[in-house]
Amino acid sequence: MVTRLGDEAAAGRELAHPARSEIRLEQVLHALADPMRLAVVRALAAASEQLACSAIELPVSKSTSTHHFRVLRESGVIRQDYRGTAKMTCLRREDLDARFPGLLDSVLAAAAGQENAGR
Amino acid sequence: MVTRLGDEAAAGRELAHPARSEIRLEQVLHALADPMRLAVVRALAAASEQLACSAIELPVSKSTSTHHFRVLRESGVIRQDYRGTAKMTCLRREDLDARFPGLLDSVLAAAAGQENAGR
DNA sequence: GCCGTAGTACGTTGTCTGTCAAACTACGAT
DNA sequence: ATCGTAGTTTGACAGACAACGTACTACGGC
Repeated sequence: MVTRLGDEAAAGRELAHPARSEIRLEQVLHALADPMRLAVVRALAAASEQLACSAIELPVSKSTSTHHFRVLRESGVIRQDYRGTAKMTCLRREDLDARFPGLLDSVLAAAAGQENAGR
Repeated sequence: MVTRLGDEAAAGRELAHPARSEIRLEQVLHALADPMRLAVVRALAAASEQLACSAIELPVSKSTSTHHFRVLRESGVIRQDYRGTAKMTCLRREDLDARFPGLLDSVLAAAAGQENAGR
């Protein structure tokens, strides 16, 4: 059957992101509460660059990865856009810092501290 | 049938709390991600005193309240102990600040900001 | 001793979440 | 045009979660 394209593609498949003022604290906390997603956020924070999805090794299947990236995007934690065949991902640092000052940094520090200090 | 008591009561029913070093970031974030529990934490932070469970009005049944308080306690966010017929509850500020510096404050500030600023 | 109040435990129900496999779409290179 | 690579979509499934009602336990006062 036909390509079923044309919905909103045309210029290259835009992805929906919440506006800065639409970001909800509960959703951000929920997004960060999953170990897999927290690992993604830590990797993005460490890189401070745009990364392809595939650049972040997750021990799960592709479809599960897609799911986690979607949760992060819809909660406003990351931004994604297509760049050719790859999908580039970056943290929405500015937006998060503006809306919830200090939150992201303290979570990242906490994650790092917890891992190093161990028990 | 018999009282079935005596397990660990005797001195007045102690409750299990995780040690400071046992507190896990993911569990804390998960505990705070629920609107009901976040409201409890905000109330406790505002009071900066011990409160009885019943002093925090939640629009849910008693058993659901018990559930939320247990999640908060088992994740290390609050401390509870019996005082006669009431169960007193307080935030574990020191422990949280020591383990995850700045986290609690930024979450509380974010919650307050989100509520005031609205959309 | 008996009752009321405060909270717990248990069993249930409906929803959400994390995971996967398999089939599919889109883009770039050959 | 064909192929491989990157990621999506769908459907399924098990486990977790929030909420409830009811029955229960514990403590303090009458």
